[in-house]
Amino acid sequence: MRYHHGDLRRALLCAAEEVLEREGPAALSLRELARVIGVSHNAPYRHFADREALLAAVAADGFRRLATGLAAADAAAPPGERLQATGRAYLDFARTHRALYLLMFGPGLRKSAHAELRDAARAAFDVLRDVVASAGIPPGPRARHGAIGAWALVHGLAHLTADGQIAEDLGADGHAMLIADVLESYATGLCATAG
Amino acid sequence: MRYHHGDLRRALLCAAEEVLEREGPAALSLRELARVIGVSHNAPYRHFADREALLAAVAADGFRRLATGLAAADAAAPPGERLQATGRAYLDFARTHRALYLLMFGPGLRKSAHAELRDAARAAFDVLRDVVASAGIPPGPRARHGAIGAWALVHGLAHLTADGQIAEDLGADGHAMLIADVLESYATGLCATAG
DNA sequence: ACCTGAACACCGTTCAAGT
DNA sequence: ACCTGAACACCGTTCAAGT
Repeated sequence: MRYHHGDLRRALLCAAEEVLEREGPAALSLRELARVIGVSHNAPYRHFADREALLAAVAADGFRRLATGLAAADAAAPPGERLQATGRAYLDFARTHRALYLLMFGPGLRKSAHAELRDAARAAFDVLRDVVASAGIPPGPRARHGAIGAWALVHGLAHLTADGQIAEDLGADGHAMLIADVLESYATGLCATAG
Repeated sequence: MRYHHGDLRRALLCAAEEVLEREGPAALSLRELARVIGVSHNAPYRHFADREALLAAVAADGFRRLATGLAAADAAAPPGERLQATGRAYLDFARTHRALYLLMFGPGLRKSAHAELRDAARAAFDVLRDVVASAGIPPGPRARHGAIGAWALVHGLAHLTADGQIAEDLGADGHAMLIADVLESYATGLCATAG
C-alpha cells in the first residue's frame, strides 16, 4: 500500500493517458483509474473536483505538448517552409496521440469552465498565429483571419482523419501529398489575397 | 399506454434529437429516451442493437440533412460564389445544430461499424466535391485534394467554433467576415496552384 | 491532509416471461 | 412481434468515519 508518496495527482494523470490511448476517451472513468493505481474509488476527489476536471487537466497537458511540438517544428524549418512544417507537426501530433487529440477537441470539455485548459489551448494557437504572421502579412484583421484559417485547415484535416473520414483509401504517401497540396493552396491564397 | 403504434423507432429518433439539443451528446442515454417516450427501459433494444446504433442513426440523419442543405445552397448560388455559399451553409448547419454536429463528428461513433452512417457522411462530402470540381479544376489528384481541403477548412472552422475556440471575441459580423476571408483565400489559392 | 467503506441515483445490457 | 420487470455489473458523487 501507500503506492503514491503524495503524488496521487501525478499518478492519476499518468494512468489517465495510458487508459486513454488504450481504450479511448469515452472509457476513461475515475473508478477505473483508481483501480489501476490501487486506491479507493473516491480518492481522486482529493485532487480533482470531478471527472471533467481531471479530463481538463489531461487535455491541458496535451495542448502544452502540442504547443511545444509546433514551436520546435517552426524553429527547425527553413524560412520558406515554416507554415508547411508547423502544419505537418500539428497533423503528426493528432496522428500519434489520436485519443488525446479527440479528448482535447471533444465535446463535454467546456473550455470556458477550465481556465488552465483555455490558456493552454490559446498558447498552442499563438504559435500558429506567429508562424502565419511571419509570412509577411501586415498585422490587422486579415492577418488574424489568416491565422484562424490556417488553424481551421490543419485542425479540420487532423480531425477528419482521426474521425476516419479521410485517408482510408489513401496510403501514407498519398496522405503526405494531400497535406502538402492543401497547405500550399492555402498559403498561396493567403499571400495573394493579402496583397 | 400504447403511445407508439409500431413506430417506436421513429419516436426514439425524434426524442433523441430533442434531448440532444437540450442536454448535449453525452447525456443521451437509452434509459432517458425510454422514460421520455413512456416505454420500459429496454424497449429500445427491439429497434437498435445498442446505444451506439441509435446514435449512429441520429448522426446519419444529420448527415442527410446536411447534404440537403449544402445542395440547396449550391443550387441557389450565383456561378462565381458556389464555394462561398456552400461553405456558409455548412457553417450554418453546425451553428444551428451544434449538439447534432458534435455527435456527427464526435468520438465514440465508429463510422466503419455503421454502413448507413458512413454512406450518409460520404454523400454529404460528395456535394462539396462537386462544388469544388465545378470551379474548373481538371479532374485528378489535385482536384480531389482540393475538395478534401475545402471540407477540412469548413469543418475546421465549424468544429473550432462549436468547441468554443473561435469567435468568443468576434461578433456575428466579425464571424461572417472571417468566413468570407478564409474561404476567399482558399479558393484563390486553389485556382492559382491548380493552373 | 489524506484515505477508507457504505450508500445513492444513475447507466447499458441481458434474460426469462408475459400478451 | 413487441413489451415487461428483475437482475448484473458498471458509473459519478457524497458522506461519515478513520489515521
